[in-house]
Amino acid sequence: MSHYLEGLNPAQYAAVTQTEGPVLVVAGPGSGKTRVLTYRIAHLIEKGVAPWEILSLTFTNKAAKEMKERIEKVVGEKANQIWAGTFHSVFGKILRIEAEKINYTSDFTIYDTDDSKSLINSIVKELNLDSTSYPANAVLSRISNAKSNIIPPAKYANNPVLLQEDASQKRPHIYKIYETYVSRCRKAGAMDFDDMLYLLYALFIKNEEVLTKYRNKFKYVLVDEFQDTNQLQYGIIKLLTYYDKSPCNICVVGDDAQSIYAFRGATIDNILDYEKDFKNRGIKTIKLEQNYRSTHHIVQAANEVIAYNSRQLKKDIWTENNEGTKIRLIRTMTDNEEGKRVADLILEQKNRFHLINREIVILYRTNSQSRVFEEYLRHYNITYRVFGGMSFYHRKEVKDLLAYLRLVINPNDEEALKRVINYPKRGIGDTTVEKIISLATAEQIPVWNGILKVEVPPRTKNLLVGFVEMMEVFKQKAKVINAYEVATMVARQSGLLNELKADTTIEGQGRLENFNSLLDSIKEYVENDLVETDDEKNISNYLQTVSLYTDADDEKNDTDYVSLMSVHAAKGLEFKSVFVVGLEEKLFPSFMSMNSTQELDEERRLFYVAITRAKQLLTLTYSNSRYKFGQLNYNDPSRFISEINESHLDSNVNSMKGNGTELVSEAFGSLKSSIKGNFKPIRQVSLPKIDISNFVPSPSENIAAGMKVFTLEIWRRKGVRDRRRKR
DNA sequence: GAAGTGATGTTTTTT
DNA sequence: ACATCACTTC
Repeated sequence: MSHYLEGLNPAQYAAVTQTEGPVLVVAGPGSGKTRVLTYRIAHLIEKGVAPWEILSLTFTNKAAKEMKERIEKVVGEKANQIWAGTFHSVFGKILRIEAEKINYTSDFTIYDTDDSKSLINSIVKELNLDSTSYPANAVLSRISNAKSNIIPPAKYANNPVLLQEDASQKRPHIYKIYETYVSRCRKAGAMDFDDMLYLLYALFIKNEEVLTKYRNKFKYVLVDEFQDTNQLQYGIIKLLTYYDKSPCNICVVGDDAQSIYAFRGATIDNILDYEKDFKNRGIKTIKLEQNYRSTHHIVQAANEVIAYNSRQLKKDIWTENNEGTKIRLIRTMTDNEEGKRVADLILEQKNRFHLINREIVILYRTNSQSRVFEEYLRHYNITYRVFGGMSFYHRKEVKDLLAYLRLVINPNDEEALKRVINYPKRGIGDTTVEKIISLATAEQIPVWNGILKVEVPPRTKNLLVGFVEMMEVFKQKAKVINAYEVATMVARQSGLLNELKADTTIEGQGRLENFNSLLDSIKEYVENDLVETDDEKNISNYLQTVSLYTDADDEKNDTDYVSLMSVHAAKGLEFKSVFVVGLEEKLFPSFMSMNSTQELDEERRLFYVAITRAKQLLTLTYSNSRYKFGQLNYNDPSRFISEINESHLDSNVNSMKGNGTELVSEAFGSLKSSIKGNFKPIRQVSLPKIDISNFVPSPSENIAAGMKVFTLEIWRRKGVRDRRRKR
């Protein structure tokens, strides 16, 4: 039976088979963590634990899906019955079941960040506060932090420390906004991301019966990426597993060195607390220290960098892998040139090392950096995919249709109403909408009912009646037809589709395409085998699922693309070749995080995560100058580069271009003084004359002596030359 | 109420 | 650079 136990090293074996009692697995990068987690679950099932008694929590849908697939390979179909998913999706599922116990319906809406911000803006306005001193971002992050630290509005309003902090930021009324925000969400039948954790926690505290039910249900609990959990998440986990006479079968896996969400309330204290909290239950700590992923140069560089951090669990990451190639350090004059160099290098690596696009990733600190790389990858006709940033589900055209659907099932959904009542334009203006919302808020009725109750001129009244009548048809139909049918009906009859079709600009066509692919994806959802019953195919269930989607979750297996993503998004992934770009002071580390050692340590951990994604090739780039807010800035190279021992670095190889053969030491010399005069950024616009992007490398074992091989040198000699043109 | 203009903030990271 | 938002004008 135990074939899956073979080939595990002693630490991994212990982590898989120590199924009883609390376990902490400290897992370094590339130490086979996912393997351990999946085998552990497989092992439990082999031992006779029912799959539905296992709760496995991860951070991303992608990780959850991957784990399920891997477990399925070992234990088969049963894997589908495991309660495995992200904190939000699993907790959302429980909240839907228990909804009426917290005065919600199981159809509750999930507000995304845009909805939350929009609501905050409305509230700031209603409270007659100055909108410039209360930016939605800042307010939301205060509210989010409060929730993550289990501080409800009433406590917030009485907390002198928080109030003092707000006062010193010249935002003394945040407590008031917080209070209003919470009551408005509740009234709208909506939860934001934090509520999905907070409300479950509150329910468990308040309702012992419910808590007991889930304590008994989940006999084995596993948590991945534990270093990124916040107080709330740990609180819920503890409620579920730590109680009188509980078996405490909980296993958390994490790496303090990879904690990168402190800004969001995650705290590595959770790992330390966990060891303390479960000490009297016989906690076992297992360290996975052997790295199977990366070459020696990369592992060593990572160790050297992270050593600069002060507070960390003691561990010693090592590898048996070979030395590998040195880490390549590339300096460019402009951010634009950085884009070109990286694209050039990608071409080179594809050819020289026979890499496919999927094995290559470009990692950056901020999503806005993706643009230049996209530009050059497009020039070279290299297929790429940008993760995060303006994700598919955040696009206006997508959100518009979803808002209609939300309003169809939840008449209280204020944010959805605001979005659709006058889009496409039907002559219902802001004043009218404001009247409706304030009426509904004052009288404590659903916004939907406010539409017909509000006092407006007859002309407006007619328009409102027209809107309500249209929506009523949708509502009635939604009860009998599936999500896809409703969506297509709404698309046509609301005028959304016509509005998009009327726009013949390039962007307009793109929007129409997005809109259609949303419809396609709803169709896919309805036709999916896992969604069987009619009930599951309805709009309400679709919306619950889609609200927690991010575009990293749309697996496009058939295409071979180079990935572009933020370092945060790369957590848990690995690639043969990794480019970490924009390694400059004030960018990475971010200027927002340079005020304290703690913040800098987090940036360093982020850098650690970035470089440990690489299996074989690691390229670091930085640029002397870069546009920020439309202004040209000069930054020094990131301190993190200098934290890597020079013996692992290679800045002297420039096979694509003859210029800039600088040594590392030189790179840290007088950078600024080397820039003189008024340099205009140069933009390369020419396309290579031979398209080698679709070049399919032959397996290297097929290459024999005497064969004629296609090399970059040949390609270049054929006369591909860059023409330079001023911007 | 719509459309156009100018000012202002925004860019850290995500479920 | 870009988007959003407040303000003006029609």
